[in-house]
Amino acid sequence: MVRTKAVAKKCCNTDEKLSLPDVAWAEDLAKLAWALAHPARVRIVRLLLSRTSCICGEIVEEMTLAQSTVSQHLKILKEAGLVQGEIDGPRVCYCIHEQTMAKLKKLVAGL
Amino acid sequence: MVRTKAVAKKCCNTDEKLSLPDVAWAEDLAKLAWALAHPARVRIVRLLLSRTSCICGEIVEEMTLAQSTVSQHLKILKEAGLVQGEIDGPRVCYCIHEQTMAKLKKLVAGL
DNA sequence: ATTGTCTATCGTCGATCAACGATATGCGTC
DNA sequence: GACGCATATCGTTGATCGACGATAGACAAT
Repeated sequence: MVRTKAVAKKCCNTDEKLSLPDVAWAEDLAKLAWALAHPARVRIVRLLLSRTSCICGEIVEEMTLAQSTVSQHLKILKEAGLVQGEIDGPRVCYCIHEQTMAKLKKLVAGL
Repeated sequence: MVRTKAVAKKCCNTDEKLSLPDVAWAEDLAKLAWALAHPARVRIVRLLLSRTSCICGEIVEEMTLAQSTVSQHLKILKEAGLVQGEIDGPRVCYCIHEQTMAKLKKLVAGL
């Protein structure tokens, strides 16, 4: 539709080079984005943020998923560093790792 | 280590309820996060952002991936709405879909 | 119309995800 | 020490990803 003929216009200008250092940058962001790349995990994060403090197997009740599945998602979030688990007797309290959250926001904002 | 005994303290307070409407919210963010959940895609997005305008098969050269693989990643980014492709004669110029980028930033910032 | 170029799609393969039930582990209580 | 509860891990299954080469499709030029 928007056919442009002859002139190459502004398209595909090679005046800028991709800086290789942001390969690491890309991996950092990808890792964090990956943690949020599932609705269940986003909901867990939001749930944790909505409460002032941590939470435990209550997450399981809020979700419509099996306990083992939720635990798996929590593990992924933990590995990404977005979430922290603190053992409190027989149960485990999770909370957001503020620093990593800040990093995520910074990375996205800096896109 | 950080053993806390008797008192349940602030942990697992049930005073707040998860609002169901943010199920949709979660899916929106998850979809966008998913698009960025791969280093190659992050790099593509950053590449597109670094240039004032769109780009074409140059992306393939910047990446160390096969053309078909890059095309696949571009398709994913397009489906997420993060990227737009405009046919320019024999080639295709890609550019960031600013609106979706803004939405992503807003969603993440609003976490 | 044929050719060459650029991009998208197809088909395949190995790896990983997401989900679950079943089981193991850790901890407090009796 | 045995039991009960909360959580993590294991093992399985089906679905999807990520990568590639090969091929098809669109377009400009000859």
